Amino acid sequence: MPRPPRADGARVTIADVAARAGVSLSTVSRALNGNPTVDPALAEKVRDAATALDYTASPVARSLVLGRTQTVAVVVPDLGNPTFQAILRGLSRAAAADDYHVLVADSAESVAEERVLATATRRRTDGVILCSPRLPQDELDRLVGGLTPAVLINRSSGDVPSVRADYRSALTAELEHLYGQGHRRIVYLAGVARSVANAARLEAIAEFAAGHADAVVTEIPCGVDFEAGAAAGPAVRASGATAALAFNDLVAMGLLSAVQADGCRVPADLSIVGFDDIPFARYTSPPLTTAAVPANELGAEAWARMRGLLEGAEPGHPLSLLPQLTVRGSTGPAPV
Amino acid sequence: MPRPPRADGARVTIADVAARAGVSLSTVSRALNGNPTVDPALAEKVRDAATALDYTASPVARSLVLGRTQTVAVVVPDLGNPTFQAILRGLSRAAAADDYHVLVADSAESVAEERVLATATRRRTDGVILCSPRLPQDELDRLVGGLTPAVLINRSSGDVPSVRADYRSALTAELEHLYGQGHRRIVYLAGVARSVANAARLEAIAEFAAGHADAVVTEIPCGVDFEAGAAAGPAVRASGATAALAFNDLVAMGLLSAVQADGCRVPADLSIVGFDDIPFARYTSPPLTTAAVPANELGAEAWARMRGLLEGAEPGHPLSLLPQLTVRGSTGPAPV
DNA sequence: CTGTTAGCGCTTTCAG
DNA sequence: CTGAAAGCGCTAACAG
Repeated sequence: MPRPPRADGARVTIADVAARAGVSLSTVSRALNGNPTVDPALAEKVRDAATALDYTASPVARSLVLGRTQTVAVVVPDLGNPTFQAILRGLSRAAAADDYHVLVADSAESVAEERVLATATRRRTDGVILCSPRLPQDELDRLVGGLTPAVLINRSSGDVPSVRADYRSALTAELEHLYGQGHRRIVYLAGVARSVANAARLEAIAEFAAGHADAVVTEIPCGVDFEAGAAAGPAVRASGATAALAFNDLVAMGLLSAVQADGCRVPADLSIVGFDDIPFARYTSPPLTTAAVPANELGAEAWARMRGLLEGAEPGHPLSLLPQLTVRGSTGPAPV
Repeated sequence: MPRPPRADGARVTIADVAARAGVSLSTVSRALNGNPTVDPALAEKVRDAATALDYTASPVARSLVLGRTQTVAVVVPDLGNPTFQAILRGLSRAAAADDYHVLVADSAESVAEERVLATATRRRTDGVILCSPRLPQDELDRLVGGLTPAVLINRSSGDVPSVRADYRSALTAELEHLYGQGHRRIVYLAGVARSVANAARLEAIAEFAAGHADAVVTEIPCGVDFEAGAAAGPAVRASGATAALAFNDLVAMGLLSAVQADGCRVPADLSIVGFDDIPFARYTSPPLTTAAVPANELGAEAWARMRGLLEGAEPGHPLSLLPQLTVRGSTGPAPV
């Protein structure tokens, strides 16, 4: 079996440059890496030869010898989710600015895949960033132990650096907004029950309920997408609530669409609040009141943490970004 | 529970496995790669040792010796664009199914970045897939020459495999749909003027105009996002057209939002047509008539082409997927 | 069937 | 300041 052709074709190697410049391999390496202990004249010659030959050092060979790939892995549950897309975008651009590459992996919302991808991609990169991992806490703790360096987005584990959106405070702000508008019967369309994001929201609700005896917040099991929100329409109407708090914007939009098709006026009959502020939230009619999660910054900050680890910095404190309550047309005074 | 070996310094190497199994390095390599010329008993011993040590071969070292990284690069103009996200998702999942990894790079719509990223990522991968590159044709031709293997999405160059959405036919279908509804004055909100996607649409318009002497299609320079669409609102109203054809769904949604805010009824006063069928197109009100570009499939097909090249197959014919005209509520009969 | 021996392309001691 | 030589961790000829 003949060896497969070299992936990068008839690459010019450092030896070619050395030959053309009439120096040794080491000198080429030093010159091209800006090592100051090289005679300026020789360095010049080397650079000329490299340019003439259109030479660039093989990243793979460098990775092997340096033990550094100049690449980080990002594992997301679903590349189709607008929030993760924004995080990836912010992360990717920030990493690129530091001359780092990004390997993406989509776990398709599968916990098993998540585990496998994290360890597999870690081996070919310098670190991995887990975006909203779905793993249960104990498994996550065990996993990140073998991933060092790792950064978590929207989760935490031991002293692993993490950046997150403060779901709890943001939901509190939404609840206060509704309460201020006179709403006393509110439904919460819950996301994946055992998700961390959902737990944070439930905490906020419990706290709110404790502080507002005249308000009642009931929970309706739901999902995380349009269809789930639309399907919850009848239950929301039947509940008699004057306001609905959706797990995210997708759910809110599904609900909005379903109840309007059913003759319900928003916000006159029902106020609806989303979460995330995906790009389309402002284009529904009425535009969606929501909590704007700074996804791009979350991504950029995640990279900043990773870079820190790569440079040997201490993990540092978890960063928490507060989503901004963004009031638009889907909320209004409670009907009398 | 023993801690797994550190991902860091003290990596388990093939020598450790060889020592533990009491065989040579080559035997370990052969056994672990499923080489059938290994004594089953020995192979078993090797596998046990590997498992005990939690050993996995270093991908970087393998890449160097095999000349294959098991990774492909994908360069997109903007990770924030829903269409590219969908393409990336389809591509990433298809590649993962074949045990390949994906390195993403966001060129931020910059032609210069595009060129740099393509060559840079190519060096650390087995091939690159350029998604809707913005480079002018001659530069693209020059670039892909040094990228082999490469696959193009929505562009073509020589015999480089390419997959694309047939923008032209799809736009023709949209125009015919509007014409059939009685529209005779139509405006086209153009995207980036020198883009190939825009050129394809202009061709369709020219052809349509030639075949329908009683219809007039005028072009309004616009952009590619919400804001651009919204900003074009006044110009569209002023044009006196009864139907607007947007460069893409984002533009259509921006326009929809702007003209409605201005008291214009859609589709009674103005019909609006988008392009792409991004996930939210069906949730505007009224829902958007558009041409559904099969972005996930485009991504999956692009991977299929790349895999073919990697396996030494011939480039094959360019693949063209026809976007499906999807009629929803934003279009209706022309006002009388 | 198995071990020994060259490298893959590069960086980095270690001597001169 | 420069070159020779030793690997980084792995695979694949090439003998046994």
